[in-house]
Amino acid sequence: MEPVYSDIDSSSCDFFPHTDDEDSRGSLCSPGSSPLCPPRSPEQQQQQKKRRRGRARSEATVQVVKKNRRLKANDRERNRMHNLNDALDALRGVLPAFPDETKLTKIETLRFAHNYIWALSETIRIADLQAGKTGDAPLLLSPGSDACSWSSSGSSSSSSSPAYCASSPGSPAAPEDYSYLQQDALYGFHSFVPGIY
DNA sequence: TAGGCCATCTGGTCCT
DNA sequence: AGGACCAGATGGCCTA
Repeated sequence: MEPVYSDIDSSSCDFFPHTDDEDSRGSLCSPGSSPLCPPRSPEQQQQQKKRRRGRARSEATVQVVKKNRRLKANDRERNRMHNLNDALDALRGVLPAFPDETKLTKIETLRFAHNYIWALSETIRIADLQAGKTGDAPLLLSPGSDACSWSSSGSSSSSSSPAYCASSPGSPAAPEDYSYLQQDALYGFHSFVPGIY
């Protein structure tokens, strides 16, 4: 989406308020109305006018500088958010995809990733336990491995867990795996990870 | 039409 | 001083 600067000066934007130098000064300092604003001679008033014009220019310049700085900051912020979204897209890319190609929202992506990492960690832990029992080398996660069997029963794990198991990040989960990728699995993570939800 | 999600703007704060 | 980061506000788009 292209940046839109046309609304910078919209009525909703009060960052660059209208500063009518003459008006504001007039309201604050009407001649004779205050000891701070004594009546002036015509010469003095002419000089004051010149000073006013000069000051008005410098204030206008300040406003322009401020506006430029704001626009630059907006641009940086836009780029920063784009980078953040790129990172989120990359994260979506390594997560198992849903069958209907529904794009995960930002919060779903983060929760799913958290969940997914937990699941992989559990898989490795259980594989190590099994390897310890049999004396075999540690069983690493592989697609279709029985290391995922804990996820469907939910009883082979010592800790409460999200009821799903996914295959390796680089490849989409098998269709049957999606049955575990229910909303409860994605959103129920808060039950065992305080503060995540 | 209400609610969710998102992009953008904005001003404040912290850091270099 | 300027940039990065953050959170609040706002408006647009989409869907149930």
